[in-house]
Amino acid sequence: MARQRSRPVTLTDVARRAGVSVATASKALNARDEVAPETRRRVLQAADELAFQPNVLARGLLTGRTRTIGLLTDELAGRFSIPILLGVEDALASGQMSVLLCDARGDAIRRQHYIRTLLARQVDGFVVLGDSNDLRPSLTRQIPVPVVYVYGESDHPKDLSVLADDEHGARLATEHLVSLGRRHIAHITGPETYRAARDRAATVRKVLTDAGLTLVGGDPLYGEWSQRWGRHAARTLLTAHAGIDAIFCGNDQIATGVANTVRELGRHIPDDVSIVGYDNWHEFAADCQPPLTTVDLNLQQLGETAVHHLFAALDGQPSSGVIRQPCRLVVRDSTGPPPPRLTA
Amino acid sequence: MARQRSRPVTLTDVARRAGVSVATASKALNARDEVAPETRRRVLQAADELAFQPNVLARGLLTGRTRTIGLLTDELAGRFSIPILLGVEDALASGQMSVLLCDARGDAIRRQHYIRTLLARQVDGFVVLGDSNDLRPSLTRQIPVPVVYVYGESDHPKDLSVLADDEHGARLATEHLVSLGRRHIAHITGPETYRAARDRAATVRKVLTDAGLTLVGGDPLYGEWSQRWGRHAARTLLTAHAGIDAIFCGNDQIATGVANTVRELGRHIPDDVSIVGYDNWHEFAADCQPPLTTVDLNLQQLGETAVHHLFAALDGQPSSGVIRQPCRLVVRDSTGPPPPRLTA
DNA sequence: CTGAAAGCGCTTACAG
DNA sequence: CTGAAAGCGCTTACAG
Repeated sequence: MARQRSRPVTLTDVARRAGVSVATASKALNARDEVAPETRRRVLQAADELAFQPNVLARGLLTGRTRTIGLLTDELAGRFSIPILLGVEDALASGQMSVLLCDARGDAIRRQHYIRTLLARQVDGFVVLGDSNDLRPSLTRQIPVPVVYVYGESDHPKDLSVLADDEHGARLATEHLVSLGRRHIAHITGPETYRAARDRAATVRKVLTDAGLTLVGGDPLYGEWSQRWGRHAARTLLTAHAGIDAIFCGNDQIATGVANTVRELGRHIPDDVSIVGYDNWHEFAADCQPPLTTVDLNLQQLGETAVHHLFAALDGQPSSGVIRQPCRLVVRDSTGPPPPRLTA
Repeated sequence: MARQRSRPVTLTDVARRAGVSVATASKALNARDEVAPETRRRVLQAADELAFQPNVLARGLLTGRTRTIGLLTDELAGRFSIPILLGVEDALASGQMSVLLCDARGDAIRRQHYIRTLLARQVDGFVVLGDSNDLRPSLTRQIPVPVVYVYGESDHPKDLSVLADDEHGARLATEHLVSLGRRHIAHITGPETYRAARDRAATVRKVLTDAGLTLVGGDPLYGEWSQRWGRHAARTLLTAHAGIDAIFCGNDQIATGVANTVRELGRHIPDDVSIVGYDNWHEFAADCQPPLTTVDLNLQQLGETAVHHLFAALDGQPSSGVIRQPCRLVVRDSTGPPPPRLTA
C-alpha cells in the first residue's frame, strides 16, 4: 500500500552535497542575492538531484506564517459551497497557499473545536463560508488572525462579508422578462424566512412597479425550494390567472417543477409562458425541458474575491463591510418574446 | 476585520506562570506520569488561564507527525465527492486529524504540484478521491507516506482501493423489481464507456437470467447521465415494447426523465411501470414525481472506511487490494407490485 | 560572498 | 519528581 517512509532529504543534505554551509544553501534556495552565482548554481543542482523539499513546518516555526488558511463551514453538503470552495482553492493556490477544511455541520461545540484546532495549526487566516439565509454571529472576536465571511453575512459591521448580490440577480431576471414584452409576471419562490427570498421578492416588485406593472396575484408565492412546490404553485397560479405570461422562480428546482406543470397544462414554453430560474444549477437548469434561462451567482468568483481580500488583510490592508458580487443572466430556451398577436 | 495578531501564548509562558521548567510543563500537559499530581494541577491551571494552544508545527517538527492528511481529487465539483469528503472529515476528526484539500481539476501538472506541496507540508498520508469510471494511474510510487484510493480504483494491485460495490447495487435494484413480480424489465443507463455502467448492466442481465427472465429489448440502453436521455430512451422503449412493466435506470437524473415521460404517455407509476433510480441524489430522487426508489451508495461511509484503513497503515498495518462497500436500497413510491389481474 | 551561531516552540533522553 | 540540554529543520542577523 505504501513504501516505507524513508528519511526525508533536509537542507543539511543539500548543503553537504553542494559543499557549502546550511546558511548559504538556505540563501541560495531562497533567491537572496547575497550568494555568488556559481555557488547558487551548485546548491540548486544539489537540491534538484536530491529532490529536496523544504520542510514547511520548520519554515513556519521561524517565520510565523504557514501559508495555510482554515475554511470553516456548516454547509459543505449544500449546492453552493463547492463552487465557492473551488474559487477559494484557485485563488489560494496562485498564492502558494493551502486550505484546511472543516465542516462543523451546524454544531457549535464542533465549531469551537475546529477553531481551536486551526489556530493550533497556525493558520494565517480564516474563510468562513456561511449561508445566504441569515446573518451569522461573528467569530472574529475569538480569532486572532484575519477572517473573511463569504456567501453568509457576519452580524458584525466591522467584519468583511463577500456576498452574492440578490437584488442584482432578481433585477436581471425581472428586467429580462419585462424587456421581452412579458406583462403578466408571477414570482414563485422559497420560504419567506429566507432573507434571500425576501430581498429578491422586494426587487421583483420594485422593477415591476417602475415598469408600470404589478405582480400577478398581488404577492410572491412563498413556499419551499423544491420541484414539488413549483408544480403545486404553478397549478394554482395558472388556474386562477389564465393570462399569466411569465414566471420568475426562486431557484432552478422550483422552475423545473413549474415547467413540468406548465407543459402538462398544455401551455407552450416560452411562447405562452416564459420561465426564469435562479442559481444556474447545471443538472437542473441545462437539463430542464426546455433548458432554463436562469441567474448565475458567480460563486467561484465569490470565493476568489474573498481570498483576495484575505490576502490584503494578511498584508495589513484589512477591509470591512459588505461586498456584493454581481450576478449574471444565462439565457436559454425557457424565455422568449410573446408570439405575434393575430390582427383583429 | 481582524484584531492585531498578538504574541501567542507559548509553553514557556505556561511554565513560568506555573513556576516549573518547560520540560516539566510539557510532561504535565502530555499526561506523562512522571509528574507530581500537584505540579500537574498547577501546570494545567496555568495553561487554562492563558488559553494555551500548543504549536502544532513545533510538535510536528519533533515527532515527524503532523496529524494532517492530504486529500487529492479531480472531481470535487461532481455530486459524489462531497459525501465522501464529509465521511473522510468525520473519521479524521475523531482521530484529531485535519485534512488539506487539493483539487487538481484533472490537470497533471497541477496534480504534481499538489503532491509536492502536500509532502512539503509533511502530511502523514494521502486519500486519493477518484471517479468510478475507470482505473487511475497509481500515485503511490512518488509518495513516501501511506495512500488510500477511494471511489476510483488505482491501477496498481498493491494499492488499496475502497469502492462502491456496483454489482451489489445493481443486484439490489433488479432483485427488488423481480421480487415485486415485474417480468418485463428494461435498463436505461449512461455511456458504455463507463465502467460502472457496464458492470451494473452485466449484473442486471445475470440476475434476470437467474430468474428466467430477459431484458426488454435484449440489451441495456446506453446513453448519457441526463434527464434528457431518460426522456428520449423511455419514449423509444414504451413505443416499441408496450408490455414493459419496470425500468431500472443508471442514475436518478435518467430516472427522473423516464418518470416524466412515462407519465406523459399516460402510464401510471408504479402500477403500470415501476422505476428504480441509482445514487439517491436527494434533490432528484426525493423530489421526483413520484419519489424514486433508488440505490444509495453509502458514500459517507466509503470515506470513513478509507480513513480507517489509512489509520491502520499509519500504524504499520497497511492493506492492499480492493474493498467493495455494499449499497443500500431506498424504497420510495416509484416501485410497487403490479395491479391485480382482472380474472378472465 | 560565506558560515557559525542563535533561535522559532516544543519533546525527550538523561542526570540529579 | 524535576530541570538543563540537545535537537527537530530551517532562517536570519552578524562577524569575518
